[in-house]
Amino acid sequence: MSVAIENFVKAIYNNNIQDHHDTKPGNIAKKLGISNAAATDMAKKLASKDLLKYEKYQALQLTEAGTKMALNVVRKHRLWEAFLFKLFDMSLHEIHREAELLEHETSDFLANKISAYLGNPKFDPHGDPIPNENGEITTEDHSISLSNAEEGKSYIISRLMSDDKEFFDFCALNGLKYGNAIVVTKQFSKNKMTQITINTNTILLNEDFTNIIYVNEA
Amino acid sequence: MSVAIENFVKAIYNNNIQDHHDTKPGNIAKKLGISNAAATDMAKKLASKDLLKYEKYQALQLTEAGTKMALNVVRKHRLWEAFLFKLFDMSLHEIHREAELLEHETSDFLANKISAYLGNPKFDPHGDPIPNENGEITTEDHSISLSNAEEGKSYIISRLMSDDKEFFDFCALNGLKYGNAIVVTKQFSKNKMTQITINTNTILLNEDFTNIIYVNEA
DNA sequence: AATTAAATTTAAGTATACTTAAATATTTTT
DNA sequence: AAAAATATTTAAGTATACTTAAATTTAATT
Repeated sequence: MSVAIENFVKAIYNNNIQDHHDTKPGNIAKKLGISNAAATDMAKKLASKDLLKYEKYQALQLTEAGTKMALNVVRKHRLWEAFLFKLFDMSLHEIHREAELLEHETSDFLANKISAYLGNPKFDPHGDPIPNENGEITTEDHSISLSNAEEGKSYIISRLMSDDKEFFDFCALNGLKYGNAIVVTKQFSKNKMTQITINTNTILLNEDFTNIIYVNEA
Repeated sequence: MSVAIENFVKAIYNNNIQDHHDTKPGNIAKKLGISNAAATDMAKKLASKDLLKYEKYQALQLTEAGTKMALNVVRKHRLWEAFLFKLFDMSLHEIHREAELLEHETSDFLANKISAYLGNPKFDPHGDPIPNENGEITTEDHSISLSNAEEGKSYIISRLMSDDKEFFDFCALNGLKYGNAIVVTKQFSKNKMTQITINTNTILLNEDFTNIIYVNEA
């Protein structure tokens, strides 16, 4: 299957499973930087290959085969991120950028070698779970977004769900890192802002950030 | 530049520099598994991009820009081979197969990381020189093919120039490995066969093999 | 040197993955 | 509920990288 197809099913997977958006061609088009028309065309094509269900004007839904393909690509992406992060001195943004390319040219054979070398890790450096060889995510995720965290409680950062350089730069600058401890000192629910404390520093985060930073209770 | 273009200039480079063949579209077509017509089309296209010189019915010649592109791809290929060989338990054939895909999706940035991690090696596991960041091969190569080796002399294997699984299987089985010592016990020049001794074993090699096994005097 | 064989080139056509522009349907707003 | 805004789809067209078949040129053989 082509890079275009792999990226298409991956985008649907991420949109559906991760972002819980409603997955119409337009959303995918925006994510992939292609026209809506191209996304509709591709959706029809993939429906004919039984990778997704397509009905005019309705949301796209991956079939079992489509989900499996998406998870296979996601697995390779996250394994590369974990591998590059461990071996080289690369930032979260850099590992994402490289993984985005390598994921499509990685055989299952090589992916398994990388996984074994790393001791079959369950999470990548963003805290995202790494599917196993069969495309299964066995780790249960009880983490919640910072926007839903409770005032006064302590948490451990479990996921940084983004691919934006500026966000990662901000995180690096402020010690927002997978595994680090924070305290939610105030929830400004009306303004959708969250105040947290990390290493004696107090930071006020807006909705854009609290929606993509996930945490577990400490 | 596309994968097709990168593979095209790489094929010319290997044919020209390594195999010393006369590089007409047909040779390249055979290497790449495409039709002669496709190779002619591509040659014209790359000429318009100043990557090579094309004149009807004449041999193709890479320009400086074309050579640089080829060496950049070759660098990434050989770095991946060295890297995968060192880190994972993979055969010469397997590292070649994976490098063939990864080479096109590897940024210069990542190539430099891999190179630095390995201590900027000068050779890959086949004994092929790894071009530096500027596309230069600075190591002088005085090695000769086994077909030109002298009877009675001792040699060290310096290059195994192939991408054929069967050849590598044969090499692995018989201890023919980069860096290993051999003795040329007999040259059957009429039949273009060479007899060598390696680890007390005596092997008779035909022309196909003696042309792609390179050695240095011990 | 003429004939034959082989390689190269041209021409016409295909699949993939896009594009823009126009038509149509859906959603949102009033 | 109608109008306006937004999204989706259809239609037509493009670039890339191929294909096969026929024409042409070069190289090899006799």
